[in-house]
Amino acid sequence: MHPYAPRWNRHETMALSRSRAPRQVRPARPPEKGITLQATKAAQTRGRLLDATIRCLVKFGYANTTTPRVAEEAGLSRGAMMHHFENGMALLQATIVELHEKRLRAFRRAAENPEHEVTDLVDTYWKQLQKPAFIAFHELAVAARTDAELARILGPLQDEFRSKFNAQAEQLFPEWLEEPAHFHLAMGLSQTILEGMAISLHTGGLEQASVSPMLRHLEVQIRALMPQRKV
Amino acid sequence: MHPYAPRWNRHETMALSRSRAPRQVRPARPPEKGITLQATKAAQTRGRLLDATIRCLVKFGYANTTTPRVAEEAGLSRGAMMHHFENGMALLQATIVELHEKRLRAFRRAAENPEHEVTDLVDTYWKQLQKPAFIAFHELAVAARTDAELARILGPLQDEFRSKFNAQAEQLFPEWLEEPAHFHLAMGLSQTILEGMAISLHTGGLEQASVSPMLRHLEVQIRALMPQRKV
DNA sequence: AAAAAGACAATCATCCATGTCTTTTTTGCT
DNA sequence: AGCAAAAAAGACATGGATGATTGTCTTTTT
Repeated sequence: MHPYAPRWNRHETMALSRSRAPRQVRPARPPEKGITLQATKAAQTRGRLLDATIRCLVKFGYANTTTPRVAEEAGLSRGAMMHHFENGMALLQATIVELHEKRLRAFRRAAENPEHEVTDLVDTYWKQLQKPAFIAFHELAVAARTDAELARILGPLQDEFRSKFNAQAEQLFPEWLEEPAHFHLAMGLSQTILEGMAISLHTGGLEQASVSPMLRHLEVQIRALMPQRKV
Repeated sequence: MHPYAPRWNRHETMALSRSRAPRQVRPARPPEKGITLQATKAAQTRGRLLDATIRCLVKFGYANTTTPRVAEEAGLSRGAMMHHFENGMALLQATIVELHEKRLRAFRRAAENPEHEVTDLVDTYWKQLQKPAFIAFHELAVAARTDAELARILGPLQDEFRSKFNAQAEQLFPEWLEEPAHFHLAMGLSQTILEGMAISLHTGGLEQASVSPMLRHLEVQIRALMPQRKV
C-alpha cells in the first residue's frame, strides 16, 4: 500500500478546461500549416515526453507514474511539460495513442517479412511482447479495469488492435477462412498464450525455463489448426 | 523507511500520568492464557478488515486501495483499523497471506473431488480464476513488479503456490512422472492459458465468446500430453 | 472494587501530486 | 538589433493519504 495514490485523472478534464475562455491558445496539435517551421522542435520535445512516460510506466508502474517523475525522466521542468500537455491526462492519452501505433507498426513490419512461416510470426510477436511497450500497455490495461476514464481511451484501441491482428493473419493465410472456427481459436490461443506468458514472466508467476517449450508447442498447435496443405 | 519499533516505552508520558511511573515492558505477545476470551471479537474485526481489503482491491484496484477506503468498506473508523494493524503495509501483508490461503484451500478442495477427470480439474481451476480472490491477487502481482516491498512478500507465496499446484497434479497422476517434460509443459500451459484468459477478460483484451473453445482445446491438449492409457 | 488491557474514535502534522498562475529564457522573424 | 511569441522554469494553493497521538468506553484480570 502506497503512501499516496496519485491519479491525475481525478477531475473531468473537459469540464475544467471548458470554463476558462482565454485558454484556447494551445492548438491540439502542432500547426502543420506552417511548413516545417523550426517550432517542430516542439514535436521533438513532445516525443521525449511520451518516451519518458512509457519509461516511467515500465519502471514505476502506472500508479507511480506521476507528472514530476515524467518531467524529470524527460529532463524537463514540470512547467515546460504542462506547456505541451495541459494536464496529466492529456499526456497519458497521447502516450496511449503512441503506444498503440508502436504496437501496430511493429506488428505490420513483422508481417511484411516474406517468410510466412508460423515459427517466424510467433517468434516475432513474442519478441514484441518482451519490449517495454507491452509492459507499459499492460500497466495501463490493468489500471483501466478500475478507471473509467482510462477505459474509455484504451478500450477502442484494444478492439482495433485485435481486429487488425486478425486481419493481418487473414491476409497472410487467406485459405484459413475456410475454417473460421479453427482460425479464431488459433488467434485466441496465440494471443492468450503469448501475452499470458509475457505477463506471468514479469509478475513472477512463470519460470523462464518454461517459455521455450511452450513457444514450440504453440507453433505445433497453430499448424495443426491451419488448413492442411493439399497434396 | 518503516522501522516499526514498539515505542510504547519510548515516550515520556504526558499529563495523564495518573498511575505509577515504572512502565513495565509489555510482553511481546499478549497473554493467551485464557483460551477463549471475549476478545476473539478482535479476530472477527480483523477478518472483516481483510475482506474489506480484498473487496477494495477488486473494486478500486491496488493504487486506489487506501486505508480510509478500506476502513469505510469495513464499517470501521480508520483509528480502529490502525489499532489492529499498525500501518497499511501490515494490513496488506495479512491480506496477502489470507488470499494465498484462500487460493490453496480452494485448490485442494477441487483435488479432493473423487473424479479426476481432466475436464473437471480445468473447469474447477477456471472457476477459481473467476472469483474475486484472483483479481485481487493479480492486482497485487502487477503492483509488485515495481514495488520491492510487495515483491518480497508476494514472491515466496507465488513460488509456493506453483509448487503446490504441481505437487497436487503429481499426486493425482503419478504415472505422469514418466514424462517430466510433458508434465511440466502441461502445467505451464494450463496456468498460462487459464490465467491469461482470466486476465484478458478483465482487461478487455479477450472476448467472452473465445473462452469456451479455448477451454475445450486446452483439455484436449492436456490429455494428449498425458501418458496414454496402455491398451 | 481497582487496575490493566483492549477496542474504537477523533484529530494532527506532514508529505506529495495536481492544476493554475507568474516569471524568465530562447527563438524566429521583420 | 529588437521584439513578440513559444518554450521552459518556478511558485502557489488545494486536497488526499499516511502515520502518530490522544481520549473514551468496554472488557477482562486480579
